[in-house]
Amino acid sequence: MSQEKSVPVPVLRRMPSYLSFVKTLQKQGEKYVSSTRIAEYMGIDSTQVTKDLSHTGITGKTRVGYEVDDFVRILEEFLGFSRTDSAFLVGAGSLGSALLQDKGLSAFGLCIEAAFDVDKAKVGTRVNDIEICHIDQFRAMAAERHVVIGIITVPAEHAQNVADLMVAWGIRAIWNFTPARIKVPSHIVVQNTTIYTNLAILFNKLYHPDHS
Amino acid sequence: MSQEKSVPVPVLRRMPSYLSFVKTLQKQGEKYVSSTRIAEYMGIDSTQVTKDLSHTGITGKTRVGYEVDDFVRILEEFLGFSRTDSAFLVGAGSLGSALLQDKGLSAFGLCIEAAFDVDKAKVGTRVNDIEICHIDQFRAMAAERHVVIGIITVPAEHAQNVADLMVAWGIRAIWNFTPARIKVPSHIVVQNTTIYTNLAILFNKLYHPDHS
DNA sequence: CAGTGTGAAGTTGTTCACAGCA
DNA sequence: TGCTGTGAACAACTTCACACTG
Repeated sequence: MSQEKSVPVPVLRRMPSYLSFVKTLQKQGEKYVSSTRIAEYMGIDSTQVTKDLSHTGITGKTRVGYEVDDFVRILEEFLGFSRTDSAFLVGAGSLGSALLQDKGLSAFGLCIEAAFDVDKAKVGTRVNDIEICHIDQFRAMAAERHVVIGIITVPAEHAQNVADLMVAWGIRAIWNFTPARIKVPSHIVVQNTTIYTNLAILFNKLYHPDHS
Repeated sequence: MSQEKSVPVPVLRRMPSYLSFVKTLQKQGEKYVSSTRIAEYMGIDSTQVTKDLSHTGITGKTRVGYEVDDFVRILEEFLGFSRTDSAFLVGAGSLGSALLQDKGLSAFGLCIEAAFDVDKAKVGTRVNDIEICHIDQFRAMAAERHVVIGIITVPAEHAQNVADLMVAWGIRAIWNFTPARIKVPSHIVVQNTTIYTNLAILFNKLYHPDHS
């Protein structure tokens, strides 16, 4: 059942939490984990967990569950966290700096090689040992390094310009943290991530509660 | 059609982008926007846009579209961005600091009143004019201010402790930025936001492309 | 016509029911 | 009995089709 057809996005959204949970069990020295237990932790149905896991090809022992070490290894592999991809980040503002400082990203297979900004005051400084360069250097630096992912953390109104620059150089995927939607050729992978959407969902649950 | 029943989450995810787009049109002085145009910008079906908007109760003129000013006002109201809620943030690490520095949050109706941390070195300092206090002060400060939302940006292994503290005080909603799932009473609203899930989705699109 | 608005059809994702196993 | 794994029933979301309007 190793995945051939595309994995539903809702499934991919849940998997990192499964992994996070099982990793804590691993640290506590546990050997096995059942879908029932993961489901309880997540507050969802246990069959959903097994269905989700079937996409990864992991196979569990009946009556005991999944082996914790296998689980971690297979999920990290499946989610792409075990390989390491290089990335460039454009926009070293507060969010950009936070990403540069975040130790977690490298653990999840993303290595930010360099950052770019237009602000001359920032150029030349380092954040978490990552050099901040002027945006004009982007093309030259991109050409000499093997980088597949571009991260956009500039203000929304400049997102398209930055995206165009990345596409022109030949990046394969863009992680866009602005609320603006960018237009790129169809072979480029785009992932939009905006925390404000989560704020909207939170407000909705808080102020328009459904009758359940 | 002003909304009575619960709004689907996928709809809420799209709306902030609609709003962002129409606001840029507003700045450019445009008077009307059609669902077709929004759909084109988003890369989705135009009927989906009109269906989504029907939840808000906004009404458009046939043949011309929606009035831009109305659109912005109604969507901000609907998404809860026009009112302002107070929040406390716990965990002034890199992500926490980025949120404290983010000017966008106040524009979207969230005012972070104070931040908390265990690190004595940070206590007493200010980020973006927001005071960082020791976590032991949380109860006392929470009691004297009217705060409904708690933001968790601590390492995953402490998320549950912080959540318990917030619940004990009487917070109504928790915005959890850790990959850990927290257990809280059912009347508490929880919104989980982890950027790593987006990374997993991006990797999947990049390395397990579907056949479309 | 180019647009809104909506019920019906189609698709996708979730939950149920049960077979199989140790 | 407690758990995996899967086909079938169900619910949620999206797309289609079309009535309507200036």
